[in-house]
Amino acid sequence: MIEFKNNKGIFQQIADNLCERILSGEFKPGDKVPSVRELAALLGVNHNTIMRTFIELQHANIVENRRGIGYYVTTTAPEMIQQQRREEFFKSELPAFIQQVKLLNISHQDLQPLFDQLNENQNENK
Amino acid sequence: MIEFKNNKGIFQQIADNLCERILSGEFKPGDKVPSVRELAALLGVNHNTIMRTFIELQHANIVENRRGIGYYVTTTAPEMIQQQRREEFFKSELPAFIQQVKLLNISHQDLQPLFDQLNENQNENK
Amino acid sequence: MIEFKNNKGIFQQIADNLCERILSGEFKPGDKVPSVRELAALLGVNHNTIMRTFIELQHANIVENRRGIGYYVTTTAPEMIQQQRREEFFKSELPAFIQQVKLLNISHQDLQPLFDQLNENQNENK
Amino acid sequence: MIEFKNNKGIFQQIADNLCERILSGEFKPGDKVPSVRELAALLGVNHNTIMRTFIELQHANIVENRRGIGYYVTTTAPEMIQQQRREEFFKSELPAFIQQVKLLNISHQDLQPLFDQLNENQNENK
DNA sequence: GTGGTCTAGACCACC
DNA sequence: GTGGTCTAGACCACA
Repeated sequence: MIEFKNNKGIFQQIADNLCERILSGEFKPGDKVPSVRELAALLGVNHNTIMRTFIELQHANIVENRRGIGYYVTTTAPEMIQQQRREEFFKSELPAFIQQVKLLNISHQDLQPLFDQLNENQNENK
Repeated sequence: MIEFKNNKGIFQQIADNLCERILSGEFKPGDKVPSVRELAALLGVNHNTIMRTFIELQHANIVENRRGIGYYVTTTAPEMIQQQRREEFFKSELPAFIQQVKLLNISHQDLQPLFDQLNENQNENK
Repeated sequence: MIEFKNNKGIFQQIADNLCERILSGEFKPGDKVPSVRELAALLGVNHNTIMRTFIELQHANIVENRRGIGYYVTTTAPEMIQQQRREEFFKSELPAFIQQVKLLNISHQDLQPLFDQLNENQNENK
Repeated sequence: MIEFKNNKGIFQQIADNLCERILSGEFKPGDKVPSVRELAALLGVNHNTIMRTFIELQHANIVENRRGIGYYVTTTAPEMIQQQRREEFFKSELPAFIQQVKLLNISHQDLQPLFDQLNENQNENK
């Protein structure tokens, strides 16, 4: 069960939850996700809200629709989710972090653990 | 007026708000801050909650107490607030950021704007 | 069992008692101290009073918290207790002693046993 | 009105209170102090307790008895009180202070303010 | 009027 | 089960 918070749209929160479950492997590429009515009843929200969720996920190439049957996880869903999160990261988290670094006058040395992680990432990609 | 959110303690949010107002210059070092019961009434919370706020701020050397008179902003308050925020940054924000960098497999180049800011900080300190 | 006196807060007396028991070795660094509600029941005080005790001890780096598990004696607890007592000494006991010396017009020679002790302390540190 | 505490005898506390009032000038040398019955009624204690107080004060040459009339403050009372307090100081306060200095491993330099006071005392006596 | 402490009891989140 | 927070209300000391 999801507990809905105030600061984000409910449809967005449901989408995030589905993405989480896809990344965790609960729904694999090719799997059918629960139907609109099913989810609406389970979460106690209007079915239009679920539709909005699926439309967003479809735009992001995370689910695809088979007319009259239901929504299915795309084969590229995990990568698409990852990519979307990267976009979110560059659009909002990174600027916020930079803002903090600026305000607190953080120095190069202070971020050593961050650089260690970056180097690890780079080695993985080799 | 402060809108109390769910994720942080009310007493903490009030403390944060007071720190903000000290940094903004609304309360200057040496100023008396509103009395415990005054704040409690104004914010519609229990006086014990305000006490908890002041105990925390006192431990952080941001306010000091004159018994029977009230709480006063310390001369070092702005620096102490800055210092506390740095601690918070290294204890919580930085690790969360590193976690994201790891999960999203962010590379060195992706963080160019961050490095630009770091270099600016360094130049200011010269 | 602690007998609560009038001049100090109960929460402070409980804190002092715990420090005593840490110094005596009853609670060693890394040990778990009794839970908030256990202590409250044992001492017949409200659990909020024990919480206040632990908040103070935590600020003094004498215990640390593991959420949902309990409070644990820090590895540095004995030194922190010693250090805190020194602070207390300089803040309150020494001024009171000086006040007495002044009122009673005590002379240099009268304090010979004190100087002997000071010299012993100095030799230990060599 | 005196509030009786638990750790000292009541007669002692009454004696301390009378000494305080003599030092403060409320009762001057040669003055008559309130009668046994009067004090007993005022303080709500047994007159034997007051008698015990006066016997102690008489032993200390702070009051003297004129048979059938009452107790009077001696001409030397202030000095005697001062002297008694010095005795108390050397018997109990100084040893306790030395004990603390030992436990906390206080150094010579730490007590600078004390030495300053001692030098002041010495100059007054010149 | 100021702060300070304590209680009783509720409700939450985490494990 | 653990800690953590908040409320309502009482009572105290100090000024």
